[in-house]
Amino acid sequence: MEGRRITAVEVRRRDLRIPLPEDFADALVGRTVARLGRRAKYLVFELDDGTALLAHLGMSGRMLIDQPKTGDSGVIGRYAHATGDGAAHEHVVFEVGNGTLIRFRDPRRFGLMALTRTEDLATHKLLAGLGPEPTEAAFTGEVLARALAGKRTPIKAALLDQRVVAGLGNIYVCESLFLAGISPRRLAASVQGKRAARLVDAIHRVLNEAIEAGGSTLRDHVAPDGEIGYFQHSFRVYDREGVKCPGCTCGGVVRRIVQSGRSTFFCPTRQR
DNA sequence: GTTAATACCTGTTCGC
DNA sequence: TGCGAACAGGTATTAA
Repeated sequence: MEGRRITAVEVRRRDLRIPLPEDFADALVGRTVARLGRRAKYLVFELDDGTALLAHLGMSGRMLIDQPKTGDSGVIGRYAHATGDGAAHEHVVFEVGNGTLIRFRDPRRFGLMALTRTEDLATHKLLAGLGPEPTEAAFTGEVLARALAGKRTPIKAALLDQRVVAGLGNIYVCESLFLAGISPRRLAASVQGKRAARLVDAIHRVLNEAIEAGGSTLRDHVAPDGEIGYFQHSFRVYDREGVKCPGCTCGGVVRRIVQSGRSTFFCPTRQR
């Protein structure tokens, strides 16, 4: 993607979670992608003129890369629509040279795209205030413990708060708390010291396993083109209500409760 | 200031 | 078979 020039942009609907501006396509066409990065759950495309494109996939969003056999450009109008039944939810299509298309597909439209300046990324309202990246070495037990100190909310809710740690979703929080043996109902402020270190280790392990497996795809997100992740086959507790505490001799059974309107799966015996 | 609840959206699943 | 309700997710907004 880096080094690719954006030769065309087709906006099919602007009313994503944040409406796309009128000049969205004009701001991108002709620009070259200087750097492709990520911050929390956002993809960050830095362009050669100082423009930055932020993209969030929400829960059902995907970026599909489509490399047609023909090598010509100007292909969007000719066959970008002829790509199966998921195309109805392709809200933005980018052409990046040689006829390669990048399709932003998001059936539930929880995703978003936004334009800003590269020098303003750190202070952009979507990125400012985000907590540390859980995959980076700087994310230690001490750092997490400090972020949780004084928080009078369940640890489950605290980990979903992107200001505490950036990039964890409901599934990975459930899995991490299970591995760490920490109850999702425990007061966040009480996760300190060795307990916080154990939780950081668990988060690292869960994320690494998920990345190696190619990510997760929920049962109701499976797309007809078959490009799905496989981490869901490795869920220990998520969506496993009623099964015996996995890989454990505690004798407990996975339970489902609702916290902050979200499902939490955990073993009440193992997780304290 | 902090925490909790709600709205947004739509495909899938479940129960009647 | 067909219908409606419930559910799933992340985050901004509103309420407490």
